[in-house]
Amino acid sequence: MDAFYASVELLRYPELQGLPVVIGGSGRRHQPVVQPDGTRRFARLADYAGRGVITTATYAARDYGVGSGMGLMKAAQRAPDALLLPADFERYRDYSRRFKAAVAEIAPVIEDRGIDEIFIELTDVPGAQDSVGFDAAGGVRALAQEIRNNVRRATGLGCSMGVTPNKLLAKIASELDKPDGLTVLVEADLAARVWPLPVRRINGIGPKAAARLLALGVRTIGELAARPRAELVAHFGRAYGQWLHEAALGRDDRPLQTHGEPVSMSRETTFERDLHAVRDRALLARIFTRLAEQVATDLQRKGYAGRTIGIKLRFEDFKTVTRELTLAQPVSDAQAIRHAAGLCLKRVDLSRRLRLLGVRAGSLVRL
DNA sequence: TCTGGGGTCCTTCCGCCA
DNA sequence: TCTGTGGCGGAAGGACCC
Repeated sequence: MDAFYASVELLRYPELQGLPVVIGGSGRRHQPVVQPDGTRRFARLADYAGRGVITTATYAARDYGVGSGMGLMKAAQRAPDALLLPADFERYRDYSRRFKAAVAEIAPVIEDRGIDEIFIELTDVPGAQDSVGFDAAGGVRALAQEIRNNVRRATGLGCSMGVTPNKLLAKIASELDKPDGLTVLVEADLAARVWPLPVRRINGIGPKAAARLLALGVRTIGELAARPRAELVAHFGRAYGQWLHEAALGRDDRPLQTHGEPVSMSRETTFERDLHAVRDRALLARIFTRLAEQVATDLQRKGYAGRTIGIKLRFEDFKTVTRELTLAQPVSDAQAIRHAAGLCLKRVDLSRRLRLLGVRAGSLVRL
């Protein structure tokens, strides 16, 4: 889904169409207010003070050099007049369900990839294998267009699709013609369409791997494809080296994962200001207990218990540590989670101030 | 005034045990 | 009794993704 959160917001605030808008923070503070004349007044990025980041920016906002993950304070310097809306996850989840249902009406085999992204298996959908005139991919192109039309009918939102022989290429292709694009790639298109792209476009090559590849003189996927497998294995280890090689050649045989059980559930929060274990003890204790309660609520609502309870701390210097404890029996009540998390906390040196605290339940079992 | 929140998966290390 | 080996679960950290 294109600029998903922002696009959902534009549906309810159509007067923002075409303007630079960012979604970020979640506080009530930046909610639009209706003025006496009936028009709405929106918060400006310049009005923001705090530790939030941008979750989504409209394409107009991206033109100012702001985008997802950027701190809102930094974004405010670049685009002070961009409008700011708090995230409304309930609403986004609702639209997420709607777009997935609209896809499923036509192609029911779907792998969930989060709130705004899915893989769709088109192989066995009627018409997918048909040629149209001399176009061998004509049938699947029409099918993809039909799916996109159905999503727009159901949600009013645009999306971008890549239609390819596997998931790896589909992800890359879906980003070639954003927003509202449809890209069909076959094996023979690899050299012309994929190899010129930076390695970073491969799902699974992040900033660290990209930097290491750059140090080897590899910038593009084509340059990666040209490296001997043995060289990649020597530099990146057997598993990752081989995977890099396969990925550069566009090879991927992972099937769609149509259902998955959750592995963990967690809650975490970044404080408005850094807190000290001693000086802010009472406040920290309240936050800690609340996080444990939230994890418990999440577990119970979804019918799980966790056998491993863990905590996450981020210090003022952004260093992060985790501690976890595996229990004899899975638990899902707030007291047991809070108690186990408390034992974890005792194993951490708390002399530096904290900026984040989190509580996690892992090794989940269905109740 | 830098840097969210919710996840998954992998690697490494360590202790325990056969 | 000593030493090596290998599997396994648990713990910690890190890379990556949406």
